[in-house]
Amino acid sequence: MTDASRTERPAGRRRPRQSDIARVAGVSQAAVSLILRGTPSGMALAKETRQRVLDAAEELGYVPDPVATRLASARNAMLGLYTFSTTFPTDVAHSYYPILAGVEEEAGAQGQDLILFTGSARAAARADDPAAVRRVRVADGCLFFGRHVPEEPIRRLAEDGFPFVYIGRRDEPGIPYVGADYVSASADVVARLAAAGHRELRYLREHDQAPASDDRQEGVLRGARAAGMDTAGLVARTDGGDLDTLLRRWLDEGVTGVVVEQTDTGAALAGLGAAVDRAGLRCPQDLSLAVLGAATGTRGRAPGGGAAFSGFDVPMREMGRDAVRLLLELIAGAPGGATRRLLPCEPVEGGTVAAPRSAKKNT
Amino acid sequence: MTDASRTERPAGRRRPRQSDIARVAGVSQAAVSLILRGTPSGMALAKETRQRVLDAAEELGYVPDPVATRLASARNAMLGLYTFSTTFPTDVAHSYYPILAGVEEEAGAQGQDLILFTGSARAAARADDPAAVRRVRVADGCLFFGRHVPEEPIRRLAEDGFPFVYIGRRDEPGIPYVGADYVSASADVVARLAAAGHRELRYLREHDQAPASDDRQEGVLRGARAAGMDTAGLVARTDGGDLDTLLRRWLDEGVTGVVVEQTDTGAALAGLGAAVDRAGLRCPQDLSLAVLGAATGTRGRAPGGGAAFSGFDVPMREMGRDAVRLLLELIAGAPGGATRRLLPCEPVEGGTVAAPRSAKKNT
DNA sequence: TCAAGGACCTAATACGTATTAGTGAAACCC
DNA sequence: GGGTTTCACTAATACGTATTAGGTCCTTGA
Repeated sequence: MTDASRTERPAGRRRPRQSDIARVAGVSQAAVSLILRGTPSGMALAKETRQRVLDAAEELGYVPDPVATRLASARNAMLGLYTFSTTFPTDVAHSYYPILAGVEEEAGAQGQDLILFTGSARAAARADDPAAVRRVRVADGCLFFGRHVPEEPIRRLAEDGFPFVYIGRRDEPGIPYVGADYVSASADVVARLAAAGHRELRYLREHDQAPASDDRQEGVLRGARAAGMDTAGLVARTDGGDLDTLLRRWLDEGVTGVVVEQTDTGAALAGLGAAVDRAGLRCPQDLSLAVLGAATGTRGRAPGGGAAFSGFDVPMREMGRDAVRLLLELIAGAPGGATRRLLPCEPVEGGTVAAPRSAKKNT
Repeated sequence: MTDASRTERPAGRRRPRQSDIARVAGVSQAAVSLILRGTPSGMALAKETRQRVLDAAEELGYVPDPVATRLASARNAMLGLYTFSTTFPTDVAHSYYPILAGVEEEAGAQGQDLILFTGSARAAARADDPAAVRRVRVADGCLFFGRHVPEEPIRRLAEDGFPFVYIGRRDEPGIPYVGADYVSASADVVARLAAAGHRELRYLREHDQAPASDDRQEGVLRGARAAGMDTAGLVARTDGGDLDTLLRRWLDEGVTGVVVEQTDTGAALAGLGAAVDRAGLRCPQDLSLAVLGAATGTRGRAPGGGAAFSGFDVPMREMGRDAVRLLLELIAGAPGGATRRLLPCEPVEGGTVAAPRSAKKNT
């Protein structure tokens, strides 16, 4: 029996399929499928038949072909991750990393595999073909991720009812996302500076345009107004010329605290930190420094000292996890909560904020 | 026309398939397939027809279903990555990371997407089901990665002719891999120690069993023999008891240099480093220390000082890239070179190896 | 005018599994 | 003993694409 069925295989060593089992066990392919899947109707079959099938499967070394399985059933237990940039950045300490870790962790816990669409993304970029984003349809749903994102192809996806979730807040209405509540967290940072006695602050943001940056700025302004500060001239951008000059001017203006945003590039913080160093200043003795959104533990020490930055942490890992959960809910067709979520940021005490040296009266 | 076909879609918002295009363009499904694939026979069709089909595909937002594609033929433009552990490790500085970066980089450059099989892997682990490795068949080929790997299911894949590549050397004959030449690199490290005047060395390896560890040991022994050293008692394992005691004994025995292997856990190096610190020793003044295989730039400073470890770097990024290249060759059916490759490791001068303090004569 | 040949396309089928509708036979009921 | 259930399966089809073997019509040449 064994030898017979073995030698029956073509020389090409085809892997056994259900129809092979069916032939050996003397039943139909459908019966094999039912029995092997252990469905109710499969369990209802005669015990004796079941055993014959199971034995045959064992003997032939049958393993279901996942491709055919996925074709026949609708789902494939795969979630897409489309990043609009390299998923594994060259810089190991890259601030995006914890998000990816969270995504993978939760996906793994839910038994979902992950498709990284870097290949498609690169091809799309090369060919300048926005339609290539459609390839994400191979997955059951997709996460989008990155500060700058082509909107048009994604609108198409939304129209088609394809489930997806952004990581990071989006302005476009109706698009599901999981982001961080930068507004509240940033306002809170300013409030803490005000509480420490600072009346003259400046905010330095990256020069690009992204919701995450806009939110921080919004929060800073809100916090400043709440503390009764003048918001005119509060905001500066990294493209506003030489940072050394800027810093000197601020000091002349009586500035005692600076708030900086921290993003994926880290340009603003790095630039300012260097300028502070060059000016021979120390934090928080000479100047208080708060950072909006450093990823937990991944970056930085303050200039002129080993203290951790004061500010807040972005809950990146949790964002990744929650995005996966939301996506799975959307795929199942039953979002359990809001489809647009903002997670709270953890305040970080740090060591770069203190009372201003000369508690001068404000103008 | 546009509106007609849009409203023509069922409420369920099915994704468009070739038969939809065929209906819109007034041709057969087969013609659609031929034209979209750009096969010779597809190109032979009338220009006018081709254009109609292409337009319809564009308008409907068609994307081929990779699962169906794979079932019908054998290509996906998707490569699997099966890691036997978390793909994104919690430890950001994890030594595997550069490999993943290399894999992603090359895959992206080749227009291939990446499937991370963590979900399946975890599910398989939970269910204790070794056959679940078969799920990797949804991809065109797969990279396997991790020190300890279930061999049986992978042998089955090999039997079935499924293309895959190990990252890391394997003992099993016939299995394609891309690894690092630890033997030569380790022998070279010992040679450099010998050239610096060391005659009495010890080698500390992890207590587990893995090809990568075996290779380093082999290289150390080879290097020691080449330098005319006694190899008896040269090798110690981390499970050989208390490292403080061990270190003291070594010093008593006149040991002037220690070689340590660095793996994913980093246990051996971390443990020894701590012991050296506790003993109040400094490298290289009191003891020369060489490390076999730190990943470039990701880890470590020597104990009692800021110097980089002497030893060699594992070309992880390049391993990842080369593994992708090899896998694509295997998928194409034409391996351009050897299917078992060892990449050279870059020697690192570092600052933890110097001439022994007391250049004592050897026994 | 008929056959040959080419241009253009279609019918049919394969890939391997899931699932539903249904079929034949036996058992049971009054 | 006619009807209804229940049992134990099977036939048929869907899933979406690839591929091969033609089929139809038109042109061309003799």
